[in-house]
Amino acid sequence: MSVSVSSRRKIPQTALIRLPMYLRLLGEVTAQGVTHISSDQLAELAAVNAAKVRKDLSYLGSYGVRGVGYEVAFLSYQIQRELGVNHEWPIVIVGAGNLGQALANYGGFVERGFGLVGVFDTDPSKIGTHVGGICVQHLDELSEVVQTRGVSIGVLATPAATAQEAVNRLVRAGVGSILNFVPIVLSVPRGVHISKVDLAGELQILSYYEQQKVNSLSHIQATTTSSRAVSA
Amino acid sequence: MSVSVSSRRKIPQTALIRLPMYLRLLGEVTAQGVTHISSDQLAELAAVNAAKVRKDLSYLGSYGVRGVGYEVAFLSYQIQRELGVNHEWPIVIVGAGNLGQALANYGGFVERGFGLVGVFDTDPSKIGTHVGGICVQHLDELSEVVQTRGVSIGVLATPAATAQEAVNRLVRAGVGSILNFVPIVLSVPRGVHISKVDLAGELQILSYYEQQKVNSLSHIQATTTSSRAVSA
DNA sequence: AAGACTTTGTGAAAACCTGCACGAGCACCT
DNA sequence: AGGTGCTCGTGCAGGTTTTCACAAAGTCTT
Repeated sequence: MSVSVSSRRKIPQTALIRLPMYLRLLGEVTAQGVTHISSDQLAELAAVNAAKVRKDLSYLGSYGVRGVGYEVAFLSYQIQRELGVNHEWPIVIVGAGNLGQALANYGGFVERGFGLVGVFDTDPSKIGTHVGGICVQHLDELSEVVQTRGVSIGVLATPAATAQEAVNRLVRAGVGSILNFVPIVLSVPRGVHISKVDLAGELQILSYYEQQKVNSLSHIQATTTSSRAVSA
Repeated sequence: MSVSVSSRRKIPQTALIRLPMYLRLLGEVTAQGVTHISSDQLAELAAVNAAKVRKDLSYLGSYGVRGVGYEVAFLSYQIQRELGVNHEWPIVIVGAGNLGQALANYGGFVERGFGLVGVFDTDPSKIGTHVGGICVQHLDELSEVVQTRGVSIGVLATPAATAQEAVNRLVRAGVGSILNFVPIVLSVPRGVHISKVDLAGELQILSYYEQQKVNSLSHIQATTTSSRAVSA
């Protein structure tokens, strides 16, 4: 009774993150004519541990067959269903600057089932221009578009100064999940999900690793050329 | 002796990810004239637990003062030094399609210390065009630019089909860290760091949460309107 | 100078995630 | 049918991350 048709368990965040990758890989092997795949093979493609693959997939249910593996088409369908990507989701983009325009033109969204139904900005010089096949509208129109098109996912790509206000409008309009490209911490009511992508932050993390390499090199040099400074 | 000037401890991945955020917040409060900040205040701004903030910062060293908090300017400097962002890093972008162009034009990179010194593609119609103030060059020129400009960080934004080959070239040219926007699993030699950003994947994760909401609503409806179907 | 107050840094507990190892189930061969 | 071989699903151990809680160390007031 308590086990309904869908989502019998809560999927851990860490496993959830890997599902889109598995789904993409399954699509690839399908294109190559593969009909069945083992956790070992999928793990190899995903560059992760095979036990992890099995555990991740077990959160969806027992869809594998012992001694055989997983049927690619069936597993794909189950992941799609769990992710909710077995049907198209309309999305809106708020902010038609550099990043907003690029995202609007980015084919990867449509390709994976996210149809752009609106691009919004407050800058009069941007309104009326076309990006990604969509006419940029004033932010005041957001609420109507969200409601008539049934939008529940929004992409935020405004300047930092106006981001929180834009989020407030998205939430008020009825959007329940937001993909945030603006490097600030947003506040949203309970129940609204935010996924953050900090592009410069990612580079800063990489820069840490590069700096480490530089440091360890100079450290080796220091210890080999002037070992006299070493105490005890 | 083993404790050199920099990076006395290895910073855990999870803590590392939060450092760019702290750094940005510290910059913001500095602009507001704040000179000292407590872990409680920083935690509030970052929307995380205060103990986590203190532990994260403790990996850098003991830079706080009990009863007082952290000196913003000093802490900023220490985080910058640890991340290696106290000096500018030259970066290159491979792939001048939609996403590559957008990233080239994106001001957020320069703003945080990453100077674009090259954009590369193999498409003859793109070569010679200007994006982000840079003239697009043929991928064959990559190695020379990387070496003469001392580039160690590359951004990958090619089509999926050519991404692995582009990575091979980046690595051969001497790039040590790669920010990957292409939704495929790359293989790189040991020591090369890869950070992945899967834009459509992020939306798919959000779609999961939205689907959950839909499911739980229909579940409530199902259990209230047709409880006859319930067994036992 | 002493006591009250604040806030750090960190040990320890709790929560969470990963990877191993193996029982269980299925296919195929003889 | 029984044996062999493969692969899933998962209990468990080990590791990592988060959170709590508090001693230590500072400021401020009187």
